[in-house]
Amino acid sequence: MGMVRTAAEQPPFVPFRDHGRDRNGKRDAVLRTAASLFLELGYRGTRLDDVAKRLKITKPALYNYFQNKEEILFECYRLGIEMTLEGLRSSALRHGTGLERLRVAFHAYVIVMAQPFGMCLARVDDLELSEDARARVRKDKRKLDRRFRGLVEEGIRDGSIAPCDPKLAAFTLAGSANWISHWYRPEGKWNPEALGDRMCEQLFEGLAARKRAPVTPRAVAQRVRKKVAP
Amino acid sequence: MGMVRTAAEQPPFVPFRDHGRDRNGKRDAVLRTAASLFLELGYRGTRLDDVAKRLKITKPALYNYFQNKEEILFECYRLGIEMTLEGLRSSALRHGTGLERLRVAFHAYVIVMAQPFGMCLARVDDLELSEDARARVRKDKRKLDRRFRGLVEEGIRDGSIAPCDPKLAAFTLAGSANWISHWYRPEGKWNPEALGDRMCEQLFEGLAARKRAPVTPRAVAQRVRKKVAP
Amino acid sequence: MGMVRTAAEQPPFVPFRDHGRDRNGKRDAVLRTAASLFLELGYRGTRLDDVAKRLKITKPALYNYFQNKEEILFECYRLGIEMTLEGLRSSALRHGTGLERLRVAFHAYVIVMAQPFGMCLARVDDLELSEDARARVRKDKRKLDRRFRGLVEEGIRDGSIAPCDPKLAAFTLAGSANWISHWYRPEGKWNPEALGDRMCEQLFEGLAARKRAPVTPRAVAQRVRKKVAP
Amino acid sequence: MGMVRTAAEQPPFVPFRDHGRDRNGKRDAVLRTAASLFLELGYRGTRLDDVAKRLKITKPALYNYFQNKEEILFECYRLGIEMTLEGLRSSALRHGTGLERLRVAFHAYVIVMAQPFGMCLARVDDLELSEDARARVRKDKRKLDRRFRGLVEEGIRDGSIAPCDPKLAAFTLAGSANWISHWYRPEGKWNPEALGDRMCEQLFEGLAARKRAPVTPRAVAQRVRKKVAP
DNA sequence: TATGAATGAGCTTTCATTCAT
DNA sequence: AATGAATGAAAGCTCATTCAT
Repeated sequence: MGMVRTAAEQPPFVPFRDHGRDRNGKRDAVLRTAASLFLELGYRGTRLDDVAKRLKITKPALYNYFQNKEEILFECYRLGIEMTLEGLRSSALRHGTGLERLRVAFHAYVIVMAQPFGMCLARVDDLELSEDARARVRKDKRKLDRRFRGLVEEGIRDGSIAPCDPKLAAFTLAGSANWISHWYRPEGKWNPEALGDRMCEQLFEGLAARKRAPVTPRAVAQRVRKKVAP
Repeated sequence: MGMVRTAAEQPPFVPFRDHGRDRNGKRDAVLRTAASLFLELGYRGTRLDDVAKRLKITKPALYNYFQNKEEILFECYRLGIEMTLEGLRSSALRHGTGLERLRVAFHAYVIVMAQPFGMCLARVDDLELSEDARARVRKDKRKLDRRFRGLVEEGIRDGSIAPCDPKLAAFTLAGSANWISHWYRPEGKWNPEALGDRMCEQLFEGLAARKRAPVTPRAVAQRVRKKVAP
Repeated sequence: MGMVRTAAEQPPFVPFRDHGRDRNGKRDAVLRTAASLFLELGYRGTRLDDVAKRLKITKPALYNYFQNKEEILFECYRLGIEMTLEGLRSSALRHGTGLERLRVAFHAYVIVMAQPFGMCLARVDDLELSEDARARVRKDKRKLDRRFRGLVEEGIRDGSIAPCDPKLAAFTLAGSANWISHWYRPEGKWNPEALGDRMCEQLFEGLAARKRAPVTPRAVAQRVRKKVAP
Repeated sequence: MGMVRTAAEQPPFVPFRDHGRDRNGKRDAVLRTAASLFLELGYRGTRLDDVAKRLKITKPALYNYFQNKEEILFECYRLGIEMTLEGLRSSALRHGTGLERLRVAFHAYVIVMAQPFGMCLARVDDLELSEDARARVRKDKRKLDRRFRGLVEEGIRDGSIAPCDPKLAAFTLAGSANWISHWYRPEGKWNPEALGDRMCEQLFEGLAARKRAPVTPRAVAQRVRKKVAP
């Protein structure tokens, strides 16, 4: 409570020039603008002029903050990855079944995927990166993937998840979330939190109508709390 | 039986020059080669020279079959869409609950999404198209989307699907399938049919372990057959 | 006599487009034009647009013949080096003192240095090349240098050249010839052959007035002929 | 002998910031650093950032001392020319044959050409300068050239130099000296003085072995002194 | 129908120079 | 006097597309 900022909250937009001498602030402004444009126009379709124009600066000014266009994309990826890791970390359950832990993790993932840097990660093809940078990004992506796969395996072992191919299961889940970038509009009726709730319901409780206690993250958290400190 | 070719069967590869005077055959060869390259290198990353080289012809020769690069992509999309529609059509249940019909439709969709043209549809950003062509493609994509949404609504109405937001439900399903293009390798252990089976299980029966009769398309089809013509 | 073409004869200028389908002819035309411009404007000062304009083609057309600007320079160097080697080869004496052999070699060198590709070699700084290409060019330059140094050493051994530092001696000679690119005008009163004669006189007989039989290449050749086949 | 500083002595290097309020000292530091870099990287290849970095200041600070990059080069040239003129002046013989006077002048010239500003003069193409500045530099260069040419003519007149084209003779000599900038390394075994001695021997006494009293500058100076004041 | 060659339009990147502090 | 940041003006290179044959 208080000043905790969740991944779902986005810092307010501040025009580039209003950052004054705040180099990092300006760098961030570039990244946010670029990320939006990458999503609107695609990476190749976004010219550095577009980025500059939207920031009301000139193209070469961008080179004060980044070595080249590729680095801008790379940093967008990096932020997306960091946000995801942070989301997973801060929401990770200490206890609970594999299924429960997977669900909470997925919920956190959805929230990141409904924000620009996460969207870039899911939507901008990393083929655009150089061999080298691509390798680094893919390594991180695999790490994330293994995380989900691990939770599936855990669930299978503890009997909370039905036997299945963990790789396929993880891809199927991730796909649902990654696709958000193709249709989600922040101005729309869904906020990232609610989006995560609904998608969890669908994916974890199934589409089919049934009678069962819901397994929302909140419920899970409650149940866990009881378990930990009764 | 007989000469029916399912979406899962791919016609064998025939080198460009072996098509002789078969204009359509040559056109197809271009499209298949282009689709592969778009997936390997991205649309912008694929030069017409790359396409030509792989076909063992020269770049301007491509212009005998297509107006321009965009048309090649457009046709890839079109084929993907057609395959999808054909898949939906040929597998559509005449009867059954919304849930069952949705499941069968999704199964067909997965199979298309595990093939080059379907992958292009899901993975190559339609931002690459001109305003005009994009509008047409998006119209078709929306049509597909509405199809799935309609089946969800049908399921909700008939009580087979738990109340939910049909749009979100459809996107969540589609996302899982669309993502296939990012990780599926035809040489791998999954064939499209099996892939569809497993993904249906996961998405329709849920991840959670439980005791229930499976709802494979085959079982559904059987059940339906009984219902229709007893 | 006959059809022998000495290094001093330059093939006539043929406009780029008149080469028709003669790819090599066009490539040569590019090189010759580029070499002239490099000498007029410097390498960095020469824009590809300048080269193209003088050839009455457009800039990207150059890329049909060369990978990039650097390759154009590299090829100029290469031609300069080849001409030099060819000059040395075809004028090399089989017999004679080291001094005589050195003189004939230097004469040949001067002739090349009075022509565009030779001038490029001497005047355009190889710092403009990439690490890699530079290494190759420098290797060749060192080879040439060693050739001259070797002749000096030979002369010292056979007593025809006064004891001295062969490296310094070779550089001093080469410097005189290399500097030609800074002042020589083909339209002027000197032709390369005469230039070589006069420079040989000065450098080999000394500036000081004296009474001595001249040691022109022609005289040397005569003397040698007598020696070989009397 | 007091405070006479010969061209061969270089003032010690003092870091930029240690010059305190000594504007001229700072200006000199810039010029010396720039000259070195021009020789290492070429004029175009040297960015003002490189110069600034080596001086441990920032790029715009350079503009406190020079109008622009071109002025830096221009000043390097100017210093090279001044050093040459000073060298010629301070070593000029009042008496002696043209050959002797030429030799002494050339010796002085070599010494300057073995130092950074002289090297710049010989090696950095004055094409880099604007029309205007170039005209001024070329005027000075021509003046130097005429000086040498005049000495040759004098020698021809007084019979000490064999009849020849004075322009060509001067260029041949100058070329040898100018080329020093392409191979000379101050750390190597030659110091400028010795270099001048050896090059004079070679160029004035000829390469050919012979029996004759050497004509080193020292010997010349002695001989001249006798002639002048007995 | 196919090709070699050419072109137009564009984009990233570089860098000397200037501005505000 | 010095700096961080910004800018204007290129210049090299790419590539879809067209042309002449």
